[in-house]
Amino acid sequence: MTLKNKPISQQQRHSYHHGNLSDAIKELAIKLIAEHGVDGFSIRQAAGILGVASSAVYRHYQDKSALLKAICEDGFFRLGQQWVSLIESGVVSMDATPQAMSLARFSLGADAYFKFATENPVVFQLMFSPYGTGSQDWTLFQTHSTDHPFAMLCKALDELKSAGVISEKARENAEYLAFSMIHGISCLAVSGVFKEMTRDQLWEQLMLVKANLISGLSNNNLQTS
Amino acid sequence: MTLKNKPISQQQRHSYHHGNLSDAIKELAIKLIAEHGVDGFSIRQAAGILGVASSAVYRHYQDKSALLKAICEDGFFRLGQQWVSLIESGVVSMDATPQAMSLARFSLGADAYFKFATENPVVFQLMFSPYGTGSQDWTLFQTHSTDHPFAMLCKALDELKSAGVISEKARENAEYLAFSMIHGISCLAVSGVFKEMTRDQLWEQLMLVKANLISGLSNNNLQTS
DNA sequence: CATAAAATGTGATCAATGATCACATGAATG
DNA sequence: CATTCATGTGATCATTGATCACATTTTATG
Repeated sequence: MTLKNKPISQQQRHSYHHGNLSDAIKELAIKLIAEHGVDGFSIRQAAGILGVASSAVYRHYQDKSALLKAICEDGFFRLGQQWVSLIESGVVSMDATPQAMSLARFSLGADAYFKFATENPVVFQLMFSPYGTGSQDWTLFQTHSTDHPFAMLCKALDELKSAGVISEKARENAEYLAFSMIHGISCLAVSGVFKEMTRDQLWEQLMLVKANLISGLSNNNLQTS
Repeated sequence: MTLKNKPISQQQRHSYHHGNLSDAIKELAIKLIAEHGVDGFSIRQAAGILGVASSAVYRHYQDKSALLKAICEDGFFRLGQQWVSLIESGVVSMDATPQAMSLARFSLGADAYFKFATENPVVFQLMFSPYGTGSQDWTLFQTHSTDHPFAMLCKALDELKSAGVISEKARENAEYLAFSMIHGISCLAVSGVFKEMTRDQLWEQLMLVKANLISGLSNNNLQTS
């Protein structure tokens, strides 16, 4: 369904060369994993659907886990992109105070994280799952370009400090505090815990988390407030 | 290593009947998954190590995913147990105020959750991973007995409200707020993000989360404080 | 433009795996 | 002791991941 909208993979035309197998297989993998789980996903089956021999896939990815890893890398990249774009597109009123600005930017960043997770549940879960090696490859998260989400979170917290919303003391180690909260609510949203909730109720939970985080950071550490 | 301490599986003695294959395979699976990942875990290999035909495993578990699910169920059960036992063993000073008591009990519960995650990283990740069906089986978490962790969290929050630490308004929806924070920090601890930290630094992060959560819950909603 | 080189896809093939089956063995029960 | 049920065996099958020599297409080069 999602696949048909994006004409990256010309599934019908059947020449010897597929044309974009590298991307098409990633797209299809996400779709199939959503249906049958990671274990249920088979390279052979996916290749069959794309009308291609399974061995062709190995021209693009050394391994099944390499394919999954590539999907994760795409995920981190897109997450970073959306974080930036949401922040840049969202801050409109230039007459706002620095406090309000930094708060808004922080809030929008968290929104981007949450939005990505809920809109790409399979990829998000894959990004933070031990899919092949037995432990997450957090280097994907840590060592990415300066656009990687964690660096952005730190930057947003720095802005909050500069604007005087949170104290210097509160700023220390706040990145892990903030990250665990944003990541935690995103995890729950992606899982089935909130399945009874409407989309609005879901976002309200995120608002609660953000409010609680900021409230704790600013109050608990004796700042202007 | 962990296996040899628990003599549940008598690996050396080789009679026709293993004696405790059902438990032994679960134990071994956790060990092997830690080494080679979920994908790298094979029932045949595990059975071979236990000196048993692979088909014997299917007498106890219908499926590979059934085995993994059983491991998760054990995990939820043990997590609930440890939550209770840590709370019951930890509250010693009976002359404490109700406020202090409820805070301590909440804190100990969070500690139990965090402790379980860090001491059983493989199981914890499995518990919250799509291991077979493509989406987590949160029914394991929701519909368990009254001893299940989420119910305990709600109970701890109720106590905080009764003791006047948090307001009635703050109590609303606080379970998901609190859970996402405790779960979030546990996720990060289990993953590789904190790998540079010592054990003490790790627990300090948890303290920050707990303090921020309580601070936010009590301050942000105009209560006695 | 022709042709070499690089990229991409094919089909056959191998070992390993998940799963099932009829059958074997042991333990428990009466 | 005999029966019954739980548990383990070995053979077997389809599927999968992965590799290989070979085929085809695209791209670069003279």
